Amino acid sequence: MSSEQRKAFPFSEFEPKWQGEWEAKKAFRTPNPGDADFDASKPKYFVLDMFPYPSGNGLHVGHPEGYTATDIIGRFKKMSGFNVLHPMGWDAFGLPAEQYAIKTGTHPRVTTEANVANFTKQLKSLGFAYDWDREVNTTDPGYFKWTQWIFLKLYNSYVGDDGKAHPVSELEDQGLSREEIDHRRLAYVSEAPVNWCPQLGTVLANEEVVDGKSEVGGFPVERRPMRQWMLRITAYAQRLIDELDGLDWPESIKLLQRNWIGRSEGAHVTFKVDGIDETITVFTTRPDTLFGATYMVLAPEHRLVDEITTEEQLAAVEEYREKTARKSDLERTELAKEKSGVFTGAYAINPVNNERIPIWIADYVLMGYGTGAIMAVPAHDERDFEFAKKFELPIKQVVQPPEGHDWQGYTDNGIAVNSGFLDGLPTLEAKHKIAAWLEEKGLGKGTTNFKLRDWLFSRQRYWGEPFPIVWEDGQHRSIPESELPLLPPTLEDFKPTGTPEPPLSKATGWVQYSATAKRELNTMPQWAGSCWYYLRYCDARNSERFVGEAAEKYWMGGGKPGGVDLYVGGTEHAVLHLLYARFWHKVLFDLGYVSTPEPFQRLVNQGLILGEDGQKMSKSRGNVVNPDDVVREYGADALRLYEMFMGPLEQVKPWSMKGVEGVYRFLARVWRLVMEQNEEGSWSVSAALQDVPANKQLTKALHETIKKCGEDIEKLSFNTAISQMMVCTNAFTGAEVKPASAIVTFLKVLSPFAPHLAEELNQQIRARFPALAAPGFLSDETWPAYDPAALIEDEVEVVFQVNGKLRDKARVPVAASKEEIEKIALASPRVQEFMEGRPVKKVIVVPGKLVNVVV
RNA sequence: GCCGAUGUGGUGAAAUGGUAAACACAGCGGACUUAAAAUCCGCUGGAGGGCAACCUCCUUGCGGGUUCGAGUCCCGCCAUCGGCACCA
Repeated sequence: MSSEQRKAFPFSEFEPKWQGEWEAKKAFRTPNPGDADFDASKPKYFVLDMFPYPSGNGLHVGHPEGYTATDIIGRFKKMSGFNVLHPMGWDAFGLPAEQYAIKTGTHPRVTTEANVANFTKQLKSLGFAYDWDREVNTTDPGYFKWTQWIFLKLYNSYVGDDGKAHPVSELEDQGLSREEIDHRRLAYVSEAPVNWCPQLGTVLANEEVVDGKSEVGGFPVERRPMRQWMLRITAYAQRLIDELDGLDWPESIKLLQRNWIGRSEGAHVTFKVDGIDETITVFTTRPDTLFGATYMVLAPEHRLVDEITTEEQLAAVEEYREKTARKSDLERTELAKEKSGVFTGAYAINPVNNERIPIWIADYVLMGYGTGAIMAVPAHDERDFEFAKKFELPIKQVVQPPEGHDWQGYTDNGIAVNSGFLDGLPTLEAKHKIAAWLEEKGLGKGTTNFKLRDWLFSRQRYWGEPFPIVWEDGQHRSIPESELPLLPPTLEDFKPTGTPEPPLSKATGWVQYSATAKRELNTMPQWAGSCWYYLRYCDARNSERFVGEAAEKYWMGGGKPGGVDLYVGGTEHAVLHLLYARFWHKVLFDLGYVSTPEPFQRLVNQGLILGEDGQKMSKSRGNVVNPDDVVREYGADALRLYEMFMGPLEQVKPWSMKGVEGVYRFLARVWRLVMEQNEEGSWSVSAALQDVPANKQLTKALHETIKKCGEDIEKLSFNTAISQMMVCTNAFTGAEVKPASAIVTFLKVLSPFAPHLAEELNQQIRARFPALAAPGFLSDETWPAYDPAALIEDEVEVVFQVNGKLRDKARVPVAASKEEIEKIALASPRVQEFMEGRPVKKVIVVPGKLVNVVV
């Protein structure tokens, strides 16, 4: 109790109280279309946070940053007459729980449940207005049933000539063979080389490999060919670029995605191999430089290497190929500074001039991009230039750069030279002409290439969604939807097998689907569950469908490309999660299951919160701030308010406990506007609080605050909204008599930010002035309207400048005309002094603002 | 190397092309108190001048430009952070 007395206001009593009230009365339950209390006349607002992975460490202060922002928006929109969908859930599959299981034998489900319970308790202690009835958990069979169901949709779909997903049954109707169909599925099996990490005992996606090491743990990663499930995201590459246009996302994030997808326009050109009946097709973005191709390079893995290598070069080529195959990605990039390669002994014929050019292999050409073969134009490509210098290959100029540039290694546009019929043409025209020429001769054609690769979708793990697939006679097939959800087997031993064989192989009974069929042993990656969770929120308890049609139409509709009105989360998901979710959404859209082409209309990335030392928070630095401690010391409202007051939401900013104290003091000042303490230390409604109208000055402060806070919340400029509330509070603090109804209005404005304090004070005021306070929750009140008339003053201060420098100010009537103001300004002794008798050249008058006299 | 973001007091920051530094933090001074904490009131970008109320000059990473007027717009640099990195 003694520590209670040190508190400036009794937040530790009323915060849990209001959390209990909200929960008991389901204050933030959001009815769905079809529910008895659903009001279809209201517009909808779907505000979403990136749901957390419930780790064993609990919340860190970064979580409540975005969550508070969305909570303020959600509460504000609710008060502004919207049906607000503001849910929370758990992205709970994933490696940490599994690794913990390996260490301790505790089942991941047990760990996950405990962590979810802890996170829930923590989030509830912050007073977020979630509709907990819509909570989702990716590891819940009722949820992943539908993740598996969506996988089956991908498995049973292909992309047609119209660029849209269609059921593969259409291909069956067209009489395509089983094999042909398998080649077109959006979920398909591939033998491609993958990133195998021996320590983790799993294959990783390219995105999970950083600098040749695993993102988790930093273990070395090798390349090895393995049978994997892939998702054909590349079929959507163009749409994933194009359909960014209609979204309200930061341009920098759109750019990040566009670059990741990496569209580039160019041409395929086919070269004959000299002496044998083979051709090699290359992809180039600079077909205009074809005359400058002095050699050709194949990726070491290119299938034609065996065919074309001459006897004399065989040994060298074999050695080089083995060396590259052994190299990890890390080594391959590390050695990138120094080019390497081997001559195959073969020559290709340049189709434009019939020149014989040597064919090399080199690991700077990647098998996974384009055709895995390039024509090398060393004069106008940096990499080819480097390679040619190292191996003393000829360098031939075919582009004339503008004055002042060396042609050697010049890669920009210029004028074609030494290029036969292209000579004299600027690069762009030369590209068109050569493309037409190639097409006419049947030697090539214009093509578009993407950097984006198909999505490696299988993992050799236990704690993930099992694939609803079985294998029989070397062929895969889906299990019937009626068998979903397919639960993972119960395992005692979670250790990786140490071979690429997934841990599910240990569940021998589970594996055996029938006498002749075995289950797929891979599981889905963590991304799977987060690809569609926002849809499940719309109708989280539906057991008939992944989301009910009416609910999806209402919450995801609204006439914009994206369904979620606001999505807040960290930049770390700028590419992968957002790209994957967009891809799945488009497939579901094409198949008619959702009503918008995009999932997220408006995206905002919150900035990282650093430690007090300005460094990234980490256990090893000892600068981690635990939100539970802040709540205990200063209360949930202070934490919420501080996180928003620190600075712009998008910005990276350091934590400051002093700053928390600052907003805490502000909240205490608000408390004392209403409450006073007697000598025993107990609080009661202050005698200064009276049922009187606010004077003109307070009314103005209040209405300015209503206006600015409303506008700032829409802009997510919470820091400036809070400073305006501070200004308003300071004005009220200075008043002898506190007008009760004005304070109630102020509390409504404060309530989205500091909901506990606002509700408590409203209740206290209601006890004294029943007619003035809100009868129920402030969150059920309407956001106050401001009176523009209250903002207008009779007089405004006008600044007088001479030659742009501030020289004097005066208060003038608002209604004063330009001429009147100018007259007052010119009459000012200070203005005259600085005019020094020089003649007036020009006078600029901005009514209500300033006068600038130019002499 | 390429792409993007950021750069304003001692600190976090604020400013539709129109009074730079609102609002806070820290600091200093005062009131209350036996005292301290808490609270309340005031001062607080830099340099110079004046007994004083005040006054002058300078100041938004650096250098140019547009404009009556630039933290804000344009051009060129520098620094920090983030992303990508042989993608032909």
